[in-house]
Amino acid sequence: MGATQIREPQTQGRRERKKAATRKAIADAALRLFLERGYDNVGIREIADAADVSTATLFKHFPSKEALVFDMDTDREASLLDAVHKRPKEQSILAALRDYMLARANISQDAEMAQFLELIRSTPALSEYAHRMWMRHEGALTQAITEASGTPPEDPTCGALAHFVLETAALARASGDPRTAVESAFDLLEHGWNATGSGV
Amino acid sequence: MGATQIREPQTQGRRERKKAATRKAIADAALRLFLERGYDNVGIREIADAADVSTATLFKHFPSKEALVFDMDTDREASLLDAVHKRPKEQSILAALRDYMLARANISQDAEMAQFLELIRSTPALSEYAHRMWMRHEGALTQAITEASGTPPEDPTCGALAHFVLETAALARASGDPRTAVESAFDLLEHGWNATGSGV
DNA sequence: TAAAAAAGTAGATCTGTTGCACCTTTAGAG
DNA sequence: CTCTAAAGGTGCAACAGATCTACTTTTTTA
Repeated sequence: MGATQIREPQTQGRRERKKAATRKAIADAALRLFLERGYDNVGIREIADAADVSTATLFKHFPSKEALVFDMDTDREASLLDAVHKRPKEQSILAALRDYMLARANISQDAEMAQFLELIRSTPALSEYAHRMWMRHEGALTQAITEASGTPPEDPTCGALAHFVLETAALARASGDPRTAVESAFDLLEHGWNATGSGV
Repeated sequence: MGATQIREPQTQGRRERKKAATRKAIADAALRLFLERGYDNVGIREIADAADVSTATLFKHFPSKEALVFDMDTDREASLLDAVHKRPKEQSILAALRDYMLARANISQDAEMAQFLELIRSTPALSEYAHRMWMRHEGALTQAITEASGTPPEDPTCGALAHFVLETAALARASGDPRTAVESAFDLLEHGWNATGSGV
């Protein structure tokens, strides 16, 4: 660990490293304070102070207070589309999406993750923001389903299906038993209400 | 008309009439200004001034700026539930709800109504608020469907169906052709994706 | 007719967010 | 290696929606 060290090929310049550090300092301070005292009881100015930056800087890194909480997971969209495109040959689109949504509903294992999810669940502003972000993938999923199923692009059915599939996340969140909620929703989407026995 | 007039049985006291008048003055001023200059270009203080009240009074009548626009239609929920409960004997629940949603998608006829809807459509804050209000009926619709279909209350399928049915409003709004969008969505809910021909 | 309850007011204040003018650090061209 | 332009950051004022406080007026009702 001497003084001089061979400069390995750096992933980024000093500038970008510092920028990332600032960003992380802000997000970390925000999350810590939110978990300690609750989202609504922490002000922007406090977070900026705790991270030792100005509020102007804070808002250059994050577009809103809600965004402070969602600093990760840049490519959920890619994994969602992969679920459709890279599914096993014999698996149907809906079966693949069902598996994907079920897997999503299961990540509450980790203790840290659990309190993070609880923060979101118990803060309406954060739940709504998360849902809005999630629904942004509607267009991309519609396209993926359209292609994978060979449906003509002007048929609105794929758009409806994509919308409903993404909305199962809301059903899971609202339900006491997310797993069963997702299963029922997908059963409904696959076979239709007319197949549920109650012919009404 | 003369000076003295027999006091007919009044629907409400002077107090409540005045209160209603104030409320109407605020809502009218707000809507007029919003239509003239756009939702985001009109401030709360301006509206209060135009209605000749204080901002404190304004917020005693309406909980938020968005709420100023939605001053009518207190019982959309009742008509929604009626669509299920009072449907013709031989009509299925989903057929009744389909008709209801199709009727909803058609009210753009009136010229005044049209610019009102255009105001909402072109203002994200208002679209989201409207959608949130609309989705508040999810619980009630779930219950109505559960009862009308005789499904056991713990089965989450009815909740999923109610959610999806209400969400067809979002699909209609987003689509260039609301009628067709609603039809496709309901076809999907009735018969399932597996019945759409593409067995994928 | 007195007192309780409701509606309204002015104005300060809080909170998220933006704009402005300015300074400091870094990257890159010459 | 230096000079410059751009990017990151700052401090502060300001804005808009929303809330709070203390106070006045009006209406109801006992």
